[in-house]
Amino acid sequence: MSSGLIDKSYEPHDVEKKWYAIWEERKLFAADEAGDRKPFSIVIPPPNVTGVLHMGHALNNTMQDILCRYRRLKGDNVLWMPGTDHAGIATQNVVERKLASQGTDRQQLGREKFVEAVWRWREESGSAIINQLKRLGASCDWDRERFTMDEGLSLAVRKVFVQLYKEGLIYRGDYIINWCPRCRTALSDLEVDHDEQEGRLYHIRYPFPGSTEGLVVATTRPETMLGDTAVAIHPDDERYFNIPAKEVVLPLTGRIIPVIRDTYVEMAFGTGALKVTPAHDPNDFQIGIRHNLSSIKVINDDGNMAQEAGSQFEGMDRFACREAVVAALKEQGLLERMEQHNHSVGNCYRCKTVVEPNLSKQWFVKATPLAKKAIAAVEDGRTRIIPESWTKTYYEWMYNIKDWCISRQIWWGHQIPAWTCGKCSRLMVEMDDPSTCESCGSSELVRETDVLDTWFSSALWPFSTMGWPDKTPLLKTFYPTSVLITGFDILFFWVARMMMMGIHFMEEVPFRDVYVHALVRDEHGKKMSKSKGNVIDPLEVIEKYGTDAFRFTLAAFAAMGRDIKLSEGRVEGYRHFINKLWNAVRFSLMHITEDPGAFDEEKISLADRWILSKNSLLTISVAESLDNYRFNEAAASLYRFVWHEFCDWYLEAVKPVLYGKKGEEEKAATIAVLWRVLKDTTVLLHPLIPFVTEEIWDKIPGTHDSIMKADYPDNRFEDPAAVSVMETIIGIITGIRNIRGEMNISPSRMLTATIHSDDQEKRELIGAHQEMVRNLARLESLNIAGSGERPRSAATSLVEGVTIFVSLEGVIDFSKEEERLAKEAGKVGLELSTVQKKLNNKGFMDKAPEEVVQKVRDQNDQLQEKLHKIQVNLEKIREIQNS
RNA sequence: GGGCGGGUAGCUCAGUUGGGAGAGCAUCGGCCUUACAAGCCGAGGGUCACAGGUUCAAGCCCUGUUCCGCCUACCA
Repeated sequence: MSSGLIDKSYEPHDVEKKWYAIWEERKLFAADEAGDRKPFSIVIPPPNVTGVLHMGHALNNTMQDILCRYRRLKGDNVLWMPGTDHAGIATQNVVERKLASQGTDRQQLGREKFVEAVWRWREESGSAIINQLKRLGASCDWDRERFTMDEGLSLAVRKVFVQLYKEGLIYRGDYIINWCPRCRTALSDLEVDHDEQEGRLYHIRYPFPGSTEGLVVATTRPETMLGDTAVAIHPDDERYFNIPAKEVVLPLTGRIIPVIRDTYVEMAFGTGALKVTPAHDPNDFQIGIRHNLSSIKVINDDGNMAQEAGSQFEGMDRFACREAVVAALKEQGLLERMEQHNHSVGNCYRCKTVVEPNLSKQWFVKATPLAKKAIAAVEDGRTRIIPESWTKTYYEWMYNIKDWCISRQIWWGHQIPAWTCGKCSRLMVEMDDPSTCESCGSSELVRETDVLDTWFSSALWPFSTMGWPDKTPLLKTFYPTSVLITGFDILFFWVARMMMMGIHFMEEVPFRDVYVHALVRDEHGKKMSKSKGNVIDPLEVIEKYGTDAFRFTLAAFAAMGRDIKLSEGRVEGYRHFINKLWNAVRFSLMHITEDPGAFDEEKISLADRWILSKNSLLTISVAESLDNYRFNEAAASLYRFVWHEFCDWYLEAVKPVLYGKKGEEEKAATIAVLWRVLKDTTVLLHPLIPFVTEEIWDKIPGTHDSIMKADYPDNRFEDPAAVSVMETIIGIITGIRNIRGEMNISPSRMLTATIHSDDQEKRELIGAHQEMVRNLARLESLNIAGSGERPRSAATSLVEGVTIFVSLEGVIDFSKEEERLAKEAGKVGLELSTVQKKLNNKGFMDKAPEEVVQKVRDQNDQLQEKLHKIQVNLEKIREIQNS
């Protein structure tokens, strides 16, 4: 495999498969749990076990992998903790659908059997996403893979629940919560998606007892009126100062309900009279508490009307009931009017069913005290949120945090460790299952059937995965983690809660940095969704273009704080880059046939010095970019270096040397430099494109072991003088090519050029490297002289104070050259005028810093000289044309 | 209602102490130059959304306007 004859184009499939297997087998991803090297740790945002890899995962995990691989090269002891989330509702839904297709359901199965079925399902398909992460190249420490429902994590969950309960930070009570009638469970506020929808605002008259007059209320959900227990008006509302009664008759039920006064009511909205339904509206619930109102539940947990709604409506679907109530009111002449009204409707984030606010007994986390500490941690910089703009969002949410409803009425999840005594109703929350009531000694204990919100266990992820509550070496070495890489969509769901739990239970923040990345969208900036059909499957992309091309694309577009618009075309573009790299290596390895050892600095050429300097700068800039989560910058500078510096200039410049035209000694020196640069660059590229770089590494003579074990290059080589000379040479070559291109002269036609410069040192330097100019500009001869005789018919170009004449006897088109020079003169003239405007500006001359003024002066001199020369050349061309 | 981000070349976007407007793709012209046609060489193209302000100097800082996107909120 180490032969120089490698394939003409890079074929990713086998290479990826081969290396990933080797990496895994050799345990190159393993963290050293007690090592004394500098630790670097990341916990993976655990994907749902039900999940399949989507673009969000791909981006998120590519970034993590880049950092982990980079840190390993830097010599850090890296832990990338992998795992999956049990995703309560989502997973339960998946398995229920499966059961439905088999003609059964969970009720028929019973709780125990159902949970078993979920576990079985998890065994069968739970590793799908893990394998997909491997396709992506993720270098997680797979031997440590965790699952939120496994034994250790379940113990952590229980410990946290019990402790929070005993500390009074978890409580149970009857409150209004978001209820999904389809999932039949409570949801936290975050799990409700709000959708702006067109609806109707119904104005309904509630008559005073024994009168046809009454108060007119406005509502968007008329069916809830059946559960009204009051009408509220603002105490300052003059319209209602002199109402004839303190009560009204609730239509359709005949119930007499009080008229109350509460400042919550918005006078300007509707009629200023608000119907109050404490059992089905969170605000009304609060009003109910303030005024001691009773609550009447008229909608059952299945979304159908309850007995309390009245026999006329009982059993009806809530939306059908809405129509029925409206019809009945119309009939009785109590519907005053109906208007179009846009309002936001809450939907279940898992199944999109309209959420019903519902009164029920649930468990809650008292969030405020926990949030306080989490706010402080960011305020005093123990945790940094990057980009910083997200800190405001974080604070905003934390300051206004509401208690967190954590109980779910499903079966798949961590069952709440609470027992109620059947005799004395005593509630017990314990680490060990109790057998008798601690109060009355009865053994009639009934366990709470609810399970915990999935996010409750995810909130513990950074320490539960490391073995907490035990004091493990892993925790000691790797907690707090170095950075969390996550999408902003779970900033509240997950990040905020990990902050709260981490600080409370570990007395230390869960991560030093939180890097919040954007979303991957389609090429038009639309969110990818199955219903829109604009989803790009990362696995298909990998299949088609290779993992490395895909990863490089993601990195290249991952500018901080900005969404990534992705299309296949972009990935294709970066596949070209991978292929370019591949071919550059292929070419290089035709000449590097064995380990050449260190280069002899005395013997290396200008191009060698230049590329070594550029490579050295690259090493620094890539490190700086990655240290600051600027993935796109790292990708861009690598891309530019490989393609435009290494391939376009260096390889082209050293070809004659490599072909032996300069003698063996110089050839050996250049090969040694080429080898060094190739090795260093491959290492620099590795975090972004791990597979192809490992394959390349394997083929470079003199490399041992995996590239994952290589050291990040730190041998500096800086030669600014060489860089500057090389830039002049490049300028001259470009100038000649420019003329060739503009004049449409075929590359196959060799040209003659003359270079004039008054600077003797410059002439000597150019002279010393004239061969490079001749080769790359395709010249048959090159003359270098002071500004003496100019060639008779020539096109001219000006570069850094030197004039280039390209003799074009027989090929030149003089009118074209005149046009070209005139255009150039125009351009330079324009630049000159803006520079001169500055120099004529007294304010600028007085106040701008000396170095800036000097820079502008130099510019002015150069531009003036340039313009002058262009004009001279123009005159010459005109003379020739006229002669 | 509140908050955040964005408006820079035809497209997608970089542009981090304010000091010569950039890249990739696309377009146009020329090339099978012995690593790569998934390539090479060259060219054209921008009132940096709009209006003010600060400054010697603004794509960048401040104010306002406008358009787009997202998050968030208890006006039924």
